[in-house]
Amino acid sequence: MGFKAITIKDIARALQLSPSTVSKSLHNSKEISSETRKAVHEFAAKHNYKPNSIAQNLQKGRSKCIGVIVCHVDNNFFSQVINGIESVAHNSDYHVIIAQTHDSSERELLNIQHMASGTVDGLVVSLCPATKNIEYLNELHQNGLPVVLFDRVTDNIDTHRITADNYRGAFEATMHLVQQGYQHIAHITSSNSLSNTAERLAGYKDALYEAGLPFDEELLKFCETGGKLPEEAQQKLNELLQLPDKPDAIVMGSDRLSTLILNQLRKLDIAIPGDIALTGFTNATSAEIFNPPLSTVVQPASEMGKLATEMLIQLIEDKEPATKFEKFVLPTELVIRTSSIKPKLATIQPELIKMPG
Amino acid sequence: MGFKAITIKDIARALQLSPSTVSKSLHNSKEISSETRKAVHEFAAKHNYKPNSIAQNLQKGRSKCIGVIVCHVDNNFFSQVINGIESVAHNSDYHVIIAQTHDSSERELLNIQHMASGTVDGLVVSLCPATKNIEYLNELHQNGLPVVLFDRVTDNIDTHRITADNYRGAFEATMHLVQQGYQHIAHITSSNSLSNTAERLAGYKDALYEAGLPFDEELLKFCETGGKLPEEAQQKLNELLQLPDKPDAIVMGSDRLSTLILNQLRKLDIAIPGDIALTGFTNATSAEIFNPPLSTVVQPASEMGKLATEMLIQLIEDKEPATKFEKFVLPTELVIRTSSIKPKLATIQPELIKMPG
DNA sequence: TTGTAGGCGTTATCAC
DNA sequence: GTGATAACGCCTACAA
Repeated sequence: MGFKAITIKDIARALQLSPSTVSKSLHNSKEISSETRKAVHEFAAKHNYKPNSIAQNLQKGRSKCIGVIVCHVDNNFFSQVINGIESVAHNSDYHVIIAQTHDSSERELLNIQHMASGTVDGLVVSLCPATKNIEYLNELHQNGLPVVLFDRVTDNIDTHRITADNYRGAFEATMHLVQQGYQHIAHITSSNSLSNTAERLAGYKDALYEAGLPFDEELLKFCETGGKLPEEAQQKLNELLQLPDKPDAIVMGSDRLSTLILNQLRKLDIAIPGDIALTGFTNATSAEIFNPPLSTVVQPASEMGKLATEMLIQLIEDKEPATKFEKFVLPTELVIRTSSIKPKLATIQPELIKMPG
Repeated sequence: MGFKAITIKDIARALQLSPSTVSKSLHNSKEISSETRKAVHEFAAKHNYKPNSIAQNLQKGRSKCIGVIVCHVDNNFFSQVINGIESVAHNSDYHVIIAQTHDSSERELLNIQHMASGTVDGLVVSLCPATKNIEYLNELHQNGLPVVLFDRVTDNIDTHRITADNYRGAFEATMHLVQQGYQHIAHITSSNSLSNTAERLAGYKDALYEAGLPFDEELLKFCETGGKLPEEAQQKLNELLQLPDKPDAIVMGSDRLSTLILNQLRKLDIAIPGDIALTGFTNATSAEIFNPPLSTVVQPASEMGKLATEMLIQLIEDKEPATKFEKFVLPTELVIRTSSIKPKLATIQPELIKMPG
């Protein structure tokens, strides 16, 4: 192939001018006579001239491009975050370039290094669960590459962090179940190496504590693959169901697991919330039409993306390197639907209970 | 700010060599003595040298970057497509840069023009419904910018087109409802200016024809905003429900509308499939846990993204400009669940019917 | 084996 | 008012 766009030089040649005169004309420099300027603009418009942004970037030493690192894009939460990122970036005339890690630390490393090599002016990153050593990222950051972490963050890099209030989200979900009268509340969650998993777990534990309920290790299940392997989630659920003292409710700690477990419970013909009540931790927009409608902790995904991008652009465009970084914690929302409401009358089929609202 | 990465010049200076010697060493040119080569590699590794890709791109006249234009990323179908695009691109060492049009033709124009100005080597595009004049895209394409269209395509640009078999998908969904015994089947779909809307409509009509059922104009509803405005969909549904001869089934023609209408039917306490049967046209992975489990036409989203990207990269890397373009139509899959199954016994609550499988 | 020079497209500086 | 020059970082003839 070879897509050849028209350049300043072409215009210069055609109009018998020097490239610099053309450049200045295009930038409406008042050094240039209005006739020349007009001629240049007309010619440029006629031949649909567009400045080559690669050359501009090289010259300016920046790319007007933001890199986004996430595990997957086909996931409610992340695609909503990306939506937020894109909207803010677009308003500030930045491009968004996306790479998926597929939860592999190697791909994470590769993607970040590639992006850092001049491709982007800064990074918005949600870390892999598997990633142990993020020294390379830290080093890039220390060397001046603006980085903002979100969702899956770490304390090992001193930069802005944007997270949902995972603690509060899990706390409220658990407390809600307690208030509904559930006593034996399990927690199925993601890999315990994730920052947000730990926060959600703490919220769950503290709610139990505050309610005077014991924390039972057996009611806590980590899914290392976070739902990538459905069998893992199924097995953890089975372990819970085989306990002599089965749970009467489950607080989910991850997006993908929420739908997975709901599906599995239904396949096992376990009534929700009759046999087991459930709260999800998902941004699925269709939770309302699940069977049963799923109570869920919703993260302010789009806002997280927006804020992360605003902070990043600020870092990029600030003259002096930032030294003070902030930790933003955005409120989650507990949306209560049928799946977590205690049935008042045992004879009514749970599925037939009217939805609130 | 100012993130300064190490350059070839830095290495040259440090090692008392010329930049070209360093460059050749890094490329393992055998012109260079192995000692020098080794020294350069060591120094580069130690200081974490990465070639500046902007400079490389300028020099090579390409960007190793693919532009993707879609209306929204927070949408099952498109995020699955992007997943496919990203996987193929990554394997061929291309970046993916994404822009959303939000169904605005102006943003579409802006994004495409920006991307075409050296930022990307080629485009994967799903067009806006609103877009009337795509001459500018056609011109870019004529000038040699590789473009592959998918999902929402047009005949006005002679290039590769990747679509799902929209006709067959709608045909099968309609025929399935007919076979279940439904006689009065409505069709709620997107803007009729979309290519895939027309194809789905044709499939719906042909199935009716083949089944010997009349096509009733009143049972056909277009939602111009395609579900962006829920009120529009609600109103169209209401119009159907107020007909003297109400439909007993609805074939949905769009992703977002599928969940919207399902939700609305439930809010109106209309039993599915008891009062009205429903087939969706959605890639929602959670359709299985909807209430009721939603029968749906599923598009091979990821495959579409993969194929589009393979074709695009081929166009980009081919020496001579392509002249012969293909129209790929990938098969859809009709997944049958409760929402479209004719209840055998009128006394059984439709929600309690066992799912198949 | 190494170094020099020119160019990719743009822009900023300085000279005319 | 216009043009020449150098630079951004890299690559690659070609020269030494």
